Amino acid sequence: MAGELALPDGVRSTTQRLAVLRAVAESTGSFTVAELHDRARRFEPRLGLATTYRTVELLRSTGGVHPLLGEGRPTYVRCRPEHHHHLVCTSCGGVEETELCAAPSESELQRRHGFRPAAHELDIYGTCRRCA
Amino acid sequence: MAGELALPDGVRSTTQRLAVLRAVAESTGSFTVAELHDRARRFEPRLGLATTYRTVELLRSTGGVHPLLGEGRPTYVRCRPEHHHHLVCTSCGGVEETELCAAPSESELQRRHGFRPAAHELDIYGTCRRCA
DNA sequence: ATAACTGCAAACGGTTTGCAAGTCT
DNA sequence: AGACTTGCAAACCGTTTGCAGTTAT
Repeated sequence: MAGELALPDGVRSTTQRLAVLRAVAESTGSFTVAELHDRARRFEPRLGLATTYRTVELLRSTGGVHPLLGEGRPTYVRCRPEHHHHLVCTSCGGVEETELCAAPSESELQRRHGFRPAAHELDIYGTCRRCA
Repeated sequence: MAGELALPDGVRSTTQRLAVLRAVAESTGSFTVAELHDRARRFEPRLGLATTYRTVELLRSTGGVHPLLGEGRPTYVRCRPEHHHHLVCTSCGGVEETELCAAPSESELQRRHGFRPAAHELDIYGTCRRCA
């Protein structure tokens, strides 16, 4: 599968970045940068917070993580390269991915609004199976 | 039409809050709190920035404004109570509303994910008519 | 060898908060 | 009158940045 969670081309592979990568890879829900930093430190205790910020930005630029619309502090979720959307549980904070999608078609957006869509973001908020 | 842009019940109607309300009402696209503050000051020059923050939070709690997924600083858009989504122009920053929506059905989410949706958020990014 | 990367700590900037004064009901 | 609201300015806190030392290539 092309495009699995990885660093952008041309950047160096360091233990710090790999630690952040592992922490993202094992994440099951949404996380803040600080939380990610804490978890990544289990792999690389000397990891600095600034480096975590810098790495998150790297991953965001390649689509490896994705910012969520948050009430409070900015949160992220791991983001697989396939097209998908997020099911955000408002009870436990967990995030599932789903490939279900039915966004308005490009032709309809063109016809109705003269708008040419490039990307879209669908987050569904509700209650997950466990919290039901 | 019930639920036009308004303050929550029980809070006092002050010139400051009305000024912020007017600034939101006349907004045509996305805005940051600081921008909103500048515009609201045209109606109430003595308006403090902290009050603008407090009022935006009030409006957010009632759905009168809606935070957008931003790269940079947090931005908001005015949000009418009817169901709708946003067409965000990545060129000029303008935001249109659209009633076009085709989110996954509740039954399909239940069946496939055991997820009970309460709300969803669809923002479409692309190029608007004028910027095309 | 050398350009990229990191940790540290300071700087930054947006947001929140405490409080005394003012205002709506 | 009394509770709510405001402006101000300080405090707060998440994020960014400069820089000297370190590391991947």
